[in-house]
Amino acid sequence: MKKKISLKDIAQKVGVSTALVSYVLNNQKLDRISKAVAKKIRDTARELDYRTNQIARSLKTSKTNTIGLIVADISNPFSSSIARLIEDEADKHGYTVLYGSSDENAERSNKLVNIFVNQQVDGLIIAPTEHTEAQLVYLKKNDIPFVLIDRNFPGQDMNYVGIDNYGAAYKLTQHLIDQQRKRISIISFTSTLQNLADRKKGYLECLRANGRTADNALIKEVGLLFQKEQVEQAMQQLLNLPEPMDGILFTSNTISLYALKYLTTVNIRVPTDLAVVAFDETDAADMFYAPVTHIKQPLPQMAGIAISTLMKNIAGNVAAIEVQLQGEMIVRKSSVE
Amino acid sequence: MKKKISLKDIAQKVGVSTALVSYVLNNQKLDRISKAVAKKIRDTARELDYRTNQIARSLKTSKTNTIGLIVADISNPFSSSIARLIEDEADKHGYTVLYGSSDENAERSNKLVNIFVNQQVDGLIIAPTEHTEAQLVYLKKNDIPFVLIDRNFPGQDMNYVGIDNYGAAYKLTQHLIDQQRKRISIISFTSTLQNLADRKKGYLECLRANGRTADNALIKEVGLLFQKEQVEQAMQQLLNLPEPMDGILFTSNTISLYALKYLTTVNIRVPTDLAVVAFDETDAADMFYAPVTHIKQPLPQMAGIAISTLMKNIAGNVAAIEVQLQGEMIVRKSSVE
DNA sequence: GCCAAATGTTTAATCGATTAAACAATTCGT
DNA sequence: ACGAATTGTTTAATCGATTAAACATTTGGC
Repeated sequence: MKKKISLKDIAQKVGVSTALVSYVLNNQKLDRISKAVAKKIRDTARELDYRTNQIARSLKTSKTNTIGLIVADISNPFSSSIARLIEDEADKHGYTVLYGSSDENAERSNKLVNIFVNQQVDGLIIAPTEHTEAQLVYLKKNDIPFVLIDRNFPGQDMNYVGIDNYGAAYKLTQHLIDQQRKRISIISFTSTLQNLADRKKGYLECLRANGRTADNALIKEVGLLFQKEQVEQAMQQLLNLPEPMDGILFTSNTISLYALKYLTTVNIRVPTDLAVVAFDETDAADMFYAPVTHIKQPLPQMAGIAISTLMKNIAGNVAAIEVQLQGEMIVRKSSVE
Repeated sequence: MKKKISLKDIAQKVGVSTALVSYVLNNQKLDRISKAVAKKIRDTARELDYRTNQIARSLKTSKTNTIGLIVADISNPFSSSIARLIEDEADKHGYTVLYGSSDENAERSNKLVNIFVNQQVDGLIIAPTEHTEAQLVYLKKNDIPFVLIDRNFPGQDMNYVGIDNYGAAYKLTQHLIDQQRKRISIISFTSTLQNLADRKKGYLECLRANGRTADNALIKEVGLLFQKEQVEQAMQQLLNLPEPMDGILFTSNTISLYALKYLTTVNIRVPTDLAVVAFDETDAADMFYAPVTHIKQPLPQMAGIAISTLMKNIAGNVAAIEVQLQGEMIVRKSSVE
């Protein structure tokens, strides 16, 4: 490895102290420093191709200008879209992003949190998975700034930005009802995560508000892991019912994906036989022969709020905020005859 | 911010020097240290919830256990898939990944390289964009380990792992010919990047080898930026030809996506009217009513080789390697009647 | 009992940048 | 012309962990 240039090298070459070099290169005390020396320092720095050693600076200033981002799985389009937006927002503030995928696994999430904390990130943005409350409480207790996205733990007084999942599911369900669908099914997640549970709640509440009784045979749940197999099984069971559903709500982009793929293998026409609505916008659901009516989350806004909240928290302690944005329902062919 | 626990705090509490604490917590010289003291140090560390300050350690050891990853756009499924695999591989070696999207923009790429280098990453994995040769030469000159993925600059003696683009395009074209397609079109990139150019070359060479002459009207190019508009325009022009194509090769997942979307808006049936083949595996192309025949890149293998090569380079200087893997052609409905 | 080896722990320099405080050299006001 | 203010630069401590080398104490061999 080639020797790296330090302040000391510049100082020696110019014949001044490292302090002076530091001041000049950081544009500090410029009113006190002679123009000639300043120029010489700058020229020499350029000539030697000096690069600030951020590690050393971070050690001294205890600021790394780095944030940690934990998503469920960066290869999921929801995660990578929000990650990209967060990256751009962070960049505007001079921050670089460290990232990791938790795989919906509390242990792995914990490992990532530890790595990031030891790496001295200035703050974290986390899409939390189940059973990670303790980690978050730990962060809070240690005054490490963080913002939750997509999912949260209510009543814990933590920064959060996401959408109104209850309302979104309600809207989708109502839409199916408005389209004269009689037997409306749902595939949601078995999860202790409030936000995912809210999607089912919105569905149930909407049915009730429309004077319908929920039919348990039409309500399926899958785990966050092994979704493919479970979704296929759920679809199979639903379609084999004596009286199958004529409308269905998928509560995530992955559930949609696997379910739609399954639908292409059986003889069911969307929307004629089955009207489909779902959460999240994806190219795949868009490419389905009947593009899917869905809830579009305001990701750019979410990323913006997440980062600006984090920046405020890094700058100084402020009260936690919980932001719930509204998802927009995009109506497409999959639900309209 | 709550006060962080340092080695010094533990040393004071136990009543020993920081050196001893460091040795114990790093399991060094354990044959020389009394068991009793070691235990006390470990217990105290746990009690105080000590976390190594990686920044300080990195400064001393000049190792950050961090690698920088630059992709074109993390929200593109190709990028995020490989990113995820690289993350996992890096993790196996105890490395954390910093990342950034270059947006096919040399300036932005340069900025990212600078940030990462200043951040003292131990190495870089880069999917380079056009006009970034100088940056890479700079890295090489400064002995900063890096590995190129997906795209390279041949003859520069840089580490690279990607696929045989020429061969892959050749295979796809041959497949169309084997399917009795007479007028085979291509949409490729206008780019100085060798690897993208190779895709067009494979197509041309295959036509020639089959005794056909390339028809310039059937050959379209789009820029890496503003792909959507350009792809739509290209498709429009192709379909408006007096004698349109009956087979087409899309040289990337994004070209496919936009072109397929366009196809759903016009009255062209795949594969009957038009046989489609493409590069890269995506959920979207899979969800198309005629799932798309494509080249599947061995991403896990690529990620594995990229990381293991990088690790070797970080460990010590070794000769650069250029690896070209074979993509696998997955035949689907889009090209077979 | 005495020197050497083994055992246990500390000292102190170092990584590179930051920055308050000290120091030195001019200029200025009266 | 003398002390104060201004201008220009350096000193030195610090961030927290690492580690070679030094030091101190005990054990052991003969």
